[in-house]
Amino acid sequence: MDAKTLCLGALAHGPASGYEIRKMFEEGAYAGFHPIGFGSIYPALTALLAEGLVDCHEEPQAGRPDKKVYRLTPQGEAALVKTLSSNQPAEDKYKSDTLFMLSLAEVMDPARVDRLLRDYRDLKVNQLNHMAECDPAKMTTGQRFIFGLGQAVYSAIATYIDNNGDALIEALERGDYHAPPGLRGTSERTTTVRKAGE
Amino acid sequence: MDAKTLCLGALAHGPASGYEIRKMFEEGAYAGFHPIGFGSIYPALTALLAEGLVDCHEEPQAGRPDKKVYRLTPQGEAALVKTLSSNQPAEDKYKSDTLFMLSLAEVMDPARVDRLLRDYRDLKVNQLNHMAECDPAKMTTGQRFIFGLGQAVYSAIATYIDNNGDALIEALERGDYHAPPGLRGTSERTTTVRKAGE
DNA sequence: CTCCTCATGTAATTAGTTACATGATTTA
DNA sequence: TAAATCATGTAACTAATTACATGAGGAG
Repeated sequence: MDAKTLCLGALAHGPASGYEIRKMFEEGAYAGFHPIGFGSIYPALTALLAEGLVDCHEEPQAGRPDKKVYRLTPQGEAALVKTLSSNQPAEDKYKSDTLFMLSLAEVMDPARVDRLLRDYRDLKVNQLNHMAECDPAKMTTGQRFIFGLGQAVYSAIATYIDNNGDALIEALERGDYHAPPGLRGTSERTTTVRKAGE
Repeated sequence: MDAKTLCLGALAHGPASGYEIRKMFEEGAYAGFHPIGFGSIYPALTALLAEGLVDCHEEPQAGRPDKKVYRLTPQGEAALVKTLSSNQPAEDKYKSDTLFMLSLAEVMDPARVDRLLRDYRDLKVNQLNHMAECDPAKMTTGQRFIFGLGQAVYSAIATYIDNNGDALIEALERGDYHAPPGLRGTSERTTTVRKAGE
């Protein structure tokens, strides 16, 4: 989904500045499931303005740049509705460095794996705590639905780590595991516990 | 995480061709949590070969290009171990067009939302069914751990939709919702049910 | 007879990220 | 006094995606 459509969608919830749109994607209604930065938002907003899909009025502010508040035009609304009604969504894309690293747990020091795992769990729990402070009554029906889905996913991850994390670390510490067959132990892995019987 | 490290990690599970590495990321051990295509893999493998982190032997094949089987060199193993041990992982990035669209459910026809929701659920259930056919005994300990985490996440999504999807569609059909305030009904939304009392 | 799998690779396009540039106010 | 928040925007760089180019064999 391109930055322009994302901005259009954000503006459907009311007029906003580029700065505010980014906050929505970072901690607000869209938190977590569609990252987008300034470098994408500002050019998108400029393009949208040139196409007449949004309008903009500047609010002068003391000591900082004018706040540019963008708002959907009727054409912008139509474009959003059309995109949502006819475009088939691309498949979800999930990128996780942590999970990739964890899948190679045997290659790392168990203490390192433990750290990675704890940090990952804490991140998800923090997200959950942050979400608990949001008031679903202030959301639209659609937002509330995906908000609940996000909570379900984060809880599932935290619970899974709580239930299975210790067993992973213990297996690693005991050296009781299948090592990846592509590694033949020729590198300087001074901290890696070897499998019993090697 | 760059394509080179991803390839190094894949090769830790044994020698493989570019084609096979892609399969691992698409349906194998790394399925779902780190998409990567040919356009990233082949150049990465070429660079890795030039750096001496992998070696390669060509297997001639009838009627198709020679299969180039890459394998980690001791330097490649060392590079992988170093990256995994010292690099701090980037935050997870999740991009979901479907979830973004669903958050604007009020802007769409309820039948369209229903379709989107069903397709999304089916995709996750299919993933789950596909995963059920994999044998965890053939995986390394790390792979098995993240495999289980993936299952937990997909189940959580499917269950959430099973439990809450119908209520969303019904609310939409009844017109019983908070519409996004940025939309003022000026576009040609012929199919959208209006909120009672408007 | 068409589509999918196998199999590699380059080139062009597109998009996203990061760094730079500026600067006042508030909070710790 | 350092860091975070508010506030915008451009330029450079990096990376990913898509299309192109080739082609046999097997399944439906």
